[in-house]
Amino acid sequence: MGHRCCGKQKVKRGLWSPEEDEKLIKHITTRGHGSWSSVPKHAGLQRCGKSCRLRWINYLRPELKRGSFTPEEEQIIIDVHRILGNRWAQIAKHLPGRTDNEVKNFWNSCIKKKLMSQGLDPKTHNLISSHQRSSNKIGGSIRSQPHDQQKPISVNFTTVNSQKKNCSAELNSSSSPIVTLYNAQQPPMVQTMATPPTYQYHDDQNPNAAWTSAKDPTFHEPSAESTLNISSSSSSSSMNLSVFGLWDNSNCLYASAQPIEAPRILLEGEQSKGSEEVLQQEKEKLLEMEMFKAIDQDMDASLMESTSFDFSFLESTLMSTGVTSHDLNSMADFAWNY
DNA sequence: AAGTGGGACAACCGCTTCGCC
DNA sequence: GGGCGAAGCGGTTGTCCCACT
Repeated sequence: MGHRCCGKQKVKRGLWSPEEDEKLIKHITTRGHGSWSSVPKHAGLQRCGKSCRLRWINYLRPELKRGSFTPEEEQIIIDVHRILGNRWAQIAKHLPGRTDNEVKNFWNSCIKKKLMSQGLDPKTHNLISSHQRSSNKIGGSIRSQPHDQQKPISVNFTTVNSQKKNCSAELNSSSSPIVTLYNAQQPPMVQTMATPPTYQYHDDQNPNAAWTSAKDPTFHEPSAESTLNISSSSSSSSMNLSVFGLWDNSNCLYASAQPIEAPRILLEGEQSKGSEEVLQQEKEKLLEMEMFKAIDQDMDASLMESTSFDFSFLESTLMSTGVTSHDLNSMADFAWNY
């Protein structure tokens, strides 16, 4: 039987034997893989090159980390997945020693179920509607919300003011309680940070515990240094977002303080031409460039304190530079979805 | 002990992207 | 710019193992 990917006869399929692994390792460590299509021939394997590549990448590479995922890794996967969706290769880049296949399998077999058990849609990370919940088997600390679109925030309270290294997932087996937070103050539009948002929280491991209101523990008053500096006369109209605390509302995820190329603010006359498309592209660019850096870096508590995204200022600035309300919605979407 | 269902993980398939000519 | 092969990627399927009946 031939192999569809290469059309060659006598190509073995299925699980790899230890002998095959040994041949592949020996070949690649001594000669490198070069062109994968030539590897089977040179290594003396009856496999197609694609299969060899996959076996090496997913299983045989020496730098691979074996064993189960740590709570920290799990949290990273959840955080990045919220931003990027099912882009497993991108997610895996933030987990040294893990492969996209591994991340994907872990998501499908474990994290997905945990999120669903918390009443969260694993695709959107949003609260599953009551109708959807009723048709799924979901465990119990979900509370109906005043705004359907409100974004639920699952947070391990011990992580709120701590470094990333302490931000563990511990979705089901945590020694510290997981609480599910809901923004009780703002609809999911532009959220100005002039006043601290409040949340209602509930100890998921204590069904008898009352729902409690609290200010967002991640909130910081805007500082003078955190004002947004936009040169509206600049033809590139790029702005330095280094002062932004790009705020991930699950685990105090902040972007780095390094200067970055920010989304372009459209100037008058520009907005009619595919403005949403441009914004979307810039949004993706920004996320690719910076959001993931932030995940990989240890988060500096002092940085957290000095940064907060001043959306009211941004709003007024956008208005003054000719951005339409349509564009603003995009920015609001940007702010709340990431 | 045998059958079965489900979870975890490995591997495959097909499409897209990239690089070269 | 188009064609082609290689590599990359995400969805899906296959296989193994184990708990349960």
